[in-house]
Amino acid sequence: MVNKLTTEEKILQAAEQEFIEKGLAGARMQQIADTAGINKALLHYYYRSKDKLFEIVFKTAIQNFLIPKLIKILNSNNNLEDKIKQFVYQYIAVIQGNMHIPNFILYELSINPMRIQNVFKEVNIDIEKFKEQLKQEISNKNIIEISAEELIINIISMCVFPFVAKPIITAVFYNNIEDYEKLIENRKTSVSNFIINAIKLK
Amino acid sequence: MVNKLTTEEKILQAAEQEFIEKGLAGARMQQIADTAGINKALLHYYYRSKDKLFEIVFKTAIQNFLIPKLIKILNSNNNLEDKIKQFVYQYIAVIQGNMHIPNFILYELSINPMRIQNVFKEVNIDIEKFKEQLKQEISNKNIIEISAEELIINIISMCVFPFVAKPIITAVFYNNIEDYEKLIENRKTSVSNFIINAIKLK
DNA sequence: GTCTATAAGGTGATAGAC
DNA sequence: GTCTATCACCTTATAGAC
Repeated sequence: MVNKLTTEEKILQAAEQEFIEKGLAGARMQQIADTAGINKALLHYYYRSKDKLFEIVFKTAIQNFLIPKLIKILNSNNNLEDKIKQFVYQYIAVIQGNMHIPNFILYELSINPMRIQNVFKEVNIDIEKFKEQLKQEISNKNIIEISAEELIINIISMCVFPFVAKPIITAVFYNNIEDYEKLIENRKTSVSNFIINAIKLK
Repeated sequence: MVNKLTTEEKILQAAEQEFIEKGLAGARMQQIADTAGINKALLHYYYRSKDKLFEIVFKTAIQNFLIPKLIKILNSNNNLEDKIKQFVYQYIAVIQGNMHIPNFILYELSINPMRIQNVFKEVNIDIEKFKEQLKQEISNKNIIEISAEELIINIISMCVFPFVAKPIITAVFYNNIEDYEKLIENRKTSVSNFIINAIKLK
């Protein structure tokens, strides 16, 4: 198979892989060059410094993982149950295809929380419509009293954490990858059932 | 105030701080020496190498955070509701006093998942009693059908994730630390209510 | 645009005096 | 046990030829 990517793109792909695997401090420019099949000097020719290269990789990662489909689902015209089901299914499915990204983002943010400012200047997260819907359901006595923020945090916690804690979960509960993968697959639906039951008013 | 710690202990404290703050790859032996108020050569005199020192810090961190009070609570003689309430409250309170440890553990395990083997060889996590209790509650039609593993994962997800994602939560929802801290404080009780409602059979 | 060679500074680790 | 001095290596980054 012929590689049709430009040098610039090859570098970016290699950098993504290296940074996500080793983190900013652990990543090596030499390794990125090797993976991209080029020479170390070219990295600097295209991206000036390790930090600049990292920032591009990081920004892309965080934008893909926090913003896109999720807000759309929350602000759609569906009923609350369907939203939760869609949100959970989509989110887990996306992370399933990029297992190591959450840890990467969360860790680099914990090392340097200021990084998040660079991302959120350009993005605005509007959950007003979802908030309205939730208020309505609460005043209709359909669900328990809960803030949109707290509900979203609970949902995302249950979606993301099992990926972040993969080595622990595997070691403590299963000792084999297959059962872990079954767990994740199962959670695409079980988590939404859990949440829907949690907010239902009895 | 006089420092009564031995040199060995001072090094360990300084190492803990540096490794948790910067990770293995980002930590610097020079910084550890400075914080401990001693000289770089002494680090090697007491702990031979950076890796040896890291392993001790890491092992201590993970043992304090996964095993101790938690299993005791799960296998106590309390009823299920009280167990969940205690577990959530205790767990969040413990992490509150060591905010950066979960991220540290989860990240270093994601970089090198083999590390977990060194810890779990020496510890056995027995949740049989809790499993029995859960089965009983299910067959009594008191709660929904759910495995102990999945319930525990959901609980821990909601306890731990808000700490791991602190910079994101603060930036997206609040933009100030005070509201974030209120959220955490509030979750000591709100999370257990959420979970108890989630497993209740209607 | 791409390469080789090399600079410039840092890093973990050790030797050896006290 | 604790220090200073230093080694050997690695890492980012740049200079300069092609």
